[in-house]
Amino acid sequence: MTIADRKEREREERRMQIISSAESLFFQNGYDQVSMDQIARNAELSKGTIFFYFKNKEALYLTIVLQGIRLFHQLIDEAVQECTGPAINRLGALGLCGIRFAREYPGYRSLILLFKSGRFSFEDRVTSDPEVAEIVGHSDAIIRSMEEIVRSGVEDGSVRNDIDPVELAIIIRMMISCVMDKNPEFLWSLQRSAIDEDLLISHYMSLVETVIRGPENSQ
Amino acid sequence: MTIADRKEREREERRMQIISSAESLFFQNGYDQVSMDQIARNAELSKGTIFFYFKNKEALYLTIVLQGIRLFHQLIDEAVQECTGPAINRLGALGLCGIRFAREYPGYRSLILLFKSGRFSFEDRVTSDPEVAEIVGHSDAIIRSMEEIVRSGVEDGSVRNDIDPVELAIIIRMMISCVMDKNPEFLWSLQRSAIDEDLLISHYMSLVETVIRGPENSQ
Amino acid sequence: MTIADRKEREREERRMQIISSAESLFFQNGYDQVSMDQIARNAELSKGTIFFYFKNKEALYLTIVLQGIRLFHQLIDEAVQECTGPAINRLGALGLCGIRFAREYPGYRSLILLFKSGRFSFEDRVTSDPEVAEIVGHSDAIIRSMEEIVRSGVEDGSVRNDIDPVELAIIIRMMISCVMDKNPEFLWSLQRSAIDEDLLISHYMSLVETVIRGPENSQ
Amino acid sequence: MTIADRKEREREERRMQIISSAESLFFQNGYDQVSMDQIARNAELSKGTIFFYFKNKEALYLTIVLQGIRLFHQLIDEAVQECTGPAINRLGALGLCGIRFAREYPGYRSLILLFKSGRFSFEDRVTSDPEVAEIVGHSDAIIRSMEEIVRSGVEDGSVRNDIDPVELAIIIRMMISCVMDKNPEFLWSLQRSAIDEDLLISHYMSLVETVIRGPENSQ
DNA sequence: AATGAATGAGGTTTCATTCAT
DNA sequence: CATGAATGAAACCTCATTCAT
Repeated sequence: MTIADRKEREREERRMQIISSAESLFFQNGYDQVSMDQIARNAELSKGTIFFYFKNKEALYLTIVLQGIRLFHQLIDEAVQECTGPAINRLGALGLCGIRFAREYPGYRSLILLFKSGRFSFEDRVTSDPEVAEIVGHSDAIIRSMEEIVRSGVEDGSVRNDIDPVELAIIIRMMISCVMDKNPEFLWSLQRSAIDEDLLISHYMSLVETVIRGPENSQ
Repeated sequence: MTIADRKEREREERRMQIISSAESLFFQNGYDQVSMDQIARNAELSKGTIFFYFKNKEALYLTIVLQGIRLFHQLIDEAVQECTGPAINRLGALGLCGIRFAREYPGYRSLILLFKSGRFSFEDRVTSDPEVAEIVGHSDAIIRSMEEIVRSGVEDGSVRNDIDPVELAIIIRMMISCVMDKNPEFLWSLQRSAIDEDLLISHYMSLVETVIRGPENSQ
Repeated sequence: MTIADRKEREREERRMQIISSAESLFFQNGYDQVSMDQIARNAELSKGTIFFYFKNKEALYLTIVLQGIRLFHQLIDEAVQECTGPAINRLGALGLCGIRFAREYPGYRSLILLFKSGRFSFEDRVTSDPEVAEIVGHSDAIIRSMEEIVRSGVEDGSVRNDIDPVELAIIIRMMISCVMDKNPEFLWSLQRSAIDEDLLISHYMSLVETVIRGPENSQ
Repeated sequence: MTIADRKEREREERRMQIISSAESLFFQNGYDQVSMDQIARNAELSKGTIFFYFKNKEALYLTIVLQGIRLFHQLIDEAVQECTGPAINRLGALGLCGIRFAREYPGYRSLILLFKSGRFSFEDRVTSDPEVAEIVGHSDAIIRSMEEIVRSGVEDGSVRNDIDPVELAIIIRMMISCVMDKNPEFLWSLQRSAIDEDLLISHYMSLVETVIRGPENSQ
């Protein structure tokens, strides 16, 4: 089946070609500001071909978001698994991982936020569309994984036990997400005050750790 | 000059008619998903009239953002001024105010975020366009006001003094903004875990307070 | 009737205000590139007022063209009447007058050319619309006056008699009109060759004079 | 590659279809008075198709102007090259050629005049836009060619030598251009006087020839 | 007389999508 | 499979003109 194999391989290559072309454009200009024409030109393919591989602009977008969230999930899993010691260390690793992801892949971050913003109406398709389902699934898995870690943290004593683990997980995620979403205004503030971003983040994270440990464990 | 007055009033009414028409559409569908045609139809006016009152779709948008941020600033000022006791109380009031704003006016919140997202290029017009200038001005004023409160908190002992006030102000803003930005995913988590949003937020805020007080002042 | 007089005077002033406002804009940007809005703003009057005084943009335009051609005709008449000596002198004066008009009032010149270009369809209105009629009348009068001069030039021997006077008048008008219409390309040529415009024109006119005199009279 | 050839041919046909559709409309009503809608309808294509082939109304216009001036240049070159005898004959041929062009292609003539009128701002694009560059190039080439002919005419004695060749070239071009630009008024004069246009032009041209020859060579 | 708000047709342009080849 | 020409709806915006006051 060498011929079929090659065809298959070529097809996959075309797909990736399109995806990476769209990615770079979406990353730079944002979903709405990119036309299928630009994507086609950037991929050195015809517009028809784009529509052969992706039935929609939206489908292409979804594929990219899926790719992004897969990567995000994988990075988190790796970071968590590499972690030893008390559970709180894993929470720290997870947080850092999120922040690093947002910094290293700001494009993915934005597209994922767009997905969650309600700009499209994906709620109805969570069950019907497998791609949407997987995206939501990854998101879910990450949250559940956090809950799990919090629970074991409570057990090993590294995480406070005076707050419901599920609630605490949500709180932690919120505290981390705001570092990930630092907007232009935030960057302005830094510039104006001549504060180093990395230093600020590390201060921030240690404050979050204090919160996670709880009043008794602090110190 | 009753006649001129009435004209003036009518003109203002039309303006508001247009603005509120655009607002409701922007709030529901987002800036890019709303056309001037829809706005006109929704306002029961002709397209020409819309362009008579606002030279641009962008100008209309800016007016709404300005309205939103004016409201935000005013609410914050009121909340802060009504506050008595140590400075930290004012920070708490400010935080709650932000959260309430985001909950009560999610549409304004989104449009303001869009403004800050760099989707338009307003940087060049901060000085030339008075509307842009005012928007940025409000944002600035709020941040500086926070810094001020932090400083007086350090003085009256209600705020920790082991972190640079400016940095602490930024950190507080970050911690609050993530409550304001709670996205659909966040709401999902709550629903799934049957956690009460209000309760969560109040827990969250008290944790933030702990952070602000610092290790020595806690409890 | 002082009140009525004043009113009448004011009305006339308003008219002139509008006309001169429109003139300067038409002169600078061309008929199609100027909007009634601009004219109103430039005249410091409301758009409604403009339409009160002129039922149309076209009507306003016609009034200006009429003003221009009246001036042109008058200048020519004066120049011709001031002339003494043989008839050919009057032809020279007339030509110089046209060239001076085109140089001093290039705006009028352009608007008059637009009128003659067929951009509007005034042919049908030559009899019905008195303004159109007068414009065409002035044009006609100038031509006939040229024919008349040529005829008397033939009589006094200053103009060649081997060409039908009417034909010669047309020819002279053509030769002069091309100096009046000097287009950008022409100006480029001058610049490129560092030729003085005035000198060129005076050379040109003396050549035209040679033509008018005819082979026998040359010298 | 018959298939690719046919596609190419079809594409070219469509282009020509659009161009000729636009041409006839521009010729009849003038650039500003023609909408892309009309062009599309006239070409029996959708508006989108027009914009697929020409990114702009202006681009479409430029293409037509280019076509016109190419034709003009070519006709002139042919006429000049076919000419034998003294250089002045070539000037005559060139002049006749210009007059014939203006009579046979009055639409092109008008569009070219519009180009030179400064209605658009092409000065900035003379170097950057190849189409603008070529248009200007043809114009230039024609003028230089006239200068060249005048110079050789001076050498072979068929052209007067008492006027600077460059200046004389400009003068000749002016004298010819006014025959080309004969406006409605001119045509009226002819009609009124029952003068035959062709006869007039031939008289005119022989007068111009007299001018070119100079006082000594005349007759 | 003067105003200026309101209109709506019409302008150019963009773009996701389809489809014959 | 891949192409790219063709589409047409819809976007933003302009402008001459009208009309109630």
